[in-house]
Amino acid sequence: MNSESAALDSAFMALADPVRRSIIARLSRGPATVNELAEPFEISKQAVSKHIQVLEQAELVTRSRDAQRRPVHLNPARLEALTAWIDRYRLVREAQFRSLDAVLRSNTADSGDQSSKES
Amino acid sequence: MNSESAALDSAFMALADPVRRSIIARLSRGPATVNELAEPFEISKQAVSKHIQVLEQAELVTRSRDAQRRPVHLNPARLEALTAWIDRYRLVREAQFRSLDAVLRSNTADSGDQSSKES
DNA sequence: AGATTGATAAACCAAAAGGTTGATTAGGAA
DNA sequence: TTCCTAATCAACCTTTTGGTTTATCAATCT
Repeated sequence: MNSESAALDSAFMALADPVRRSIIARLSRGPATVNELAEPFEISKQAVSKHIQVLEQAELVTRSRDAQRRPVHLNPARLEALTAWIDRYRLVREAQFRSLDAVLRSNTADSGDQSSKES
Repeated sequence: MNSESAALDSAFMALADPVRRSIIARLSRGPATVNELAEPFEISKQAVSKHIQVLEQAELVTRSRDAQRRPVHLNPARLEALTAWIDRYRLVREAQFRSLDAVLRSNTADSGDQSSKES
């Protein structure tokens, strides 16, 4: 129960960084080594290594061994856990849309305010 | 291009906290005031107010006004943006699974590298 | 007006995140 | 052995996060 919360903590946190999301994007095209992953970025190789450790601790990636290299692989299962969390609220959101629709059809707005924003 | 990255930064970061995820869960059942949202937690009302500001800056929630109260509402659109990002890799992952299947059937120990794509 | 309620602002603090540089491990090749 | 390459570890620094407490704003009600 609470361990799932910690797993979501680390997974969402891991994705809250453009470098790490970019690493995920790269890995979706196949495994890569730390040096390969570090190449597009201006930060040091050590910094990228830390980012990979963050992703690994969140279990979004796994690692294997090939001589001195430690190739990084995407772990698809964890991404599913995130969509699963978000999907919990998808049905509820659709219900809210239906409620809003009902309100808009049956009633006029009360006070002047910025009721809805679109983006 | 980069503004979407910043939007994903703030949205993923906002969800990387159990209190804020719990607030999202609560709001999926309808709008609530800060006092109502703060009630289940042991932290101060000010701390919850800060959490809501984080969610608001990530545009995961919006606020309206009702006398002294400022009810918080869920903003479904932003959650969709997160699933959209994750879904980018769902198809790729399925392709990887198919590649793996092909490798297992042909039993050739070689890396199935894909052509390059950008995101 | 004054009091009350809901929510925020400001100042501050400890811990964590993200980065650096320098040293070190581990495996393979000369 | 010695050297080279891939990657990590360790120490350190700066900025951000998440929390507190005190004080303040804003709307409503006597």
